[in-house]
Amino acid sequence: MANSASGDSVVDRVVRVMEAFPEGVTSLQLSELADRAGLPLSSAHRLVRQLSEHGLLDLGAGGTVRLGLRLWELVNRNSPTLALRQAAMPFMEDIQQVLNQNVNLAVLDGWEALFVERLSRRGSVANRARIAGRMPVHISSAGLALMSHQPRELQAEYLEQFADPAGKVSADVVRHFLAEAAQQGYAQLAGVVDPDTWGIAVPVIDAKRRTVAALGVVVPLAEMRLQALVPALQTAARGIGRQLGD
Amino acid sequence: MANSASGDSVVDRVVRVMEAFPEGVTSLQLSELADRAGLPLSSAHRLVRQLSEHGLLDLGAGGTVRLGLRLWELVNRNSPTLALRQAAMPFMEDIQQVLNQNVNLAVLDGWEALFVERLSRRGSVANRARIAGRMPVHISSAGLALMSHQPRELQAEYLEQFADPAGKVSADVVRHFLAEAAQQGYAQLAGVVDPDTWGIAVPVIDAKRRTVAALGVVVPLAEMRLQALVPALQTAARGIGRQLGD
DNA sequence: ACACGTTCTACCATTGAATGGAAAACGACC
DNA sequence: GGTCGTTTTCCATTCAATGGTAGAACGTGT
Repeated sequence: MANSASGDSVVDRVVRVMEAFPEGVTSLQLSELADRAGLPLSSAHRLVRQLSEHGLLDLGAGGTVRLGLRLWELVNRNSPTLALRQAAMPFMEDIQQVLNQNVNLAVLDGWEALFVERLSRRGSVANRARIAGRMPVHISSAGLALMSHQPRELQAEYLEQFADPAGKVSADVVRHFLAEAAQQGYAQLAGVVDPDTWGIAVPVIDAKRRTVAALGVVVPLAEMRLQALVPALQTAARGIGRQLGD
Repeated sequence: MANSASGDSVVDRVVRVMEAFPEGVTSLQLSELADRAGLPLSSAHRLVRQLSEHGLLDLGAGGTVRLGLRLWELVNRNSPTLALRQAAMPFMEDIQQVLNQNVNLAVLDGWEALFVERLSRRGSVANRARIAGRMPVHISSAGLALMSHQPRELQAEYLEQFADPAGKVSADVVRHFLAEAAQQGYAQLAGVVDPDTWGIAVPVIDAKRRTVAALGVVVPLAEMRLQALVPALQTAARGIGRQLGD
């Protein structure tokens, strides 16, 4: 028994502690946290105390552990998507005003689209919950728009390892979707999340011609009018791209 | 030379690395990061690599370090202010619709108000930059609203240590402001950030009668109409508070 | 009020993981 | 192609991290 019987470094453990919170859960009991992180209670306790001394975690009375305000602050001030979101916001508002639909912005992370910003339809209550949500590439228009504009090798690698857990889609179908999206300049997908909605997304391409994001809308099936939506999205996406120097 | 010549723990160093990014800076050179974090280059390199393997940081080609998408995701999904922001959003939208002013939501952290959510005036471009911004208690209406409703001991402790770096405000003046805010149920402050604007904020009180946030607006001096603003804010703040169970 | 179960906190001898200087690779710019 | 400022790898040294154990603080039911 010495430094880590389990053979993991301190950094590993810090990460495991921070990742131990299930989605949407903001507060955890110390013992449960130790359990979830797979750490001995005393080790978890020590780590949590250290982290909370720096404000990355918040160790309340009675062993209640939360993420620290300081961590939230730090991440929101220096977020890797900060420039993207700032550049995109005005254009997303334009789309929202003109089309009055749910607008969202996603980036590619692994084989998933990660939603980094979102505006709701006017009138409907703003739903922040879905921000920081993920969708597999092959069942989101944003994911398809992003992947269809990635370098050949990455697409090949993606298709190589592709497997649909639900078993409803084959790699060939996805290949077809990607080819179509690449050729058309936009991706569309009907009723995957909600059977009554369409998703349409276009790539956002920065000054260095890299596809850094996807701008999309989700519209009720009844209001689907590609001719109106796609040009608006493409125009906005170009506007965003122009602002992105890197 | 062994574990930390400088006498700090691994956790200390991890925190220093994450905090090394200056406000608004999303990307840092490895050597500069090492410098800012006060770490030997090889140690910084090792830490950054370990953290980036877990996605908390992102170590790009050429030693470019950013915060990781995964960290952003994690914090946004499990943020300690998640429930607060979700509860507040609809009411903040109402305020925005009815008053058409900049609306903001802040919590108390140390002796500062930390802004956790914000909606801009309709028409003006959404300014996300100020989210995660801080203002000292004594020069923000939100800060005064928050502090004026804290327990006696905390207020005493605050006034005890109070010192205005700018030297323009004395502890007695702040005491007066706090008393006034406590009695009136709202705090107002003219032209501190911008000389032509007023800030007005009211406390948000949860089901357990704790003051957990401040809801405020920033209005141009010309449009200042307390009679209209305060009741609207108070109504919204009560609505938010009612949703907060903890 | 008491006893029990649960969860948090503190302690401390043991030891292997963390450390950082030095040198090798890299890349950019004259 | 040589020089300088990086990043990256290597590896012997050693002290910080570890976690079992014990006790304190809750909370809960009887």
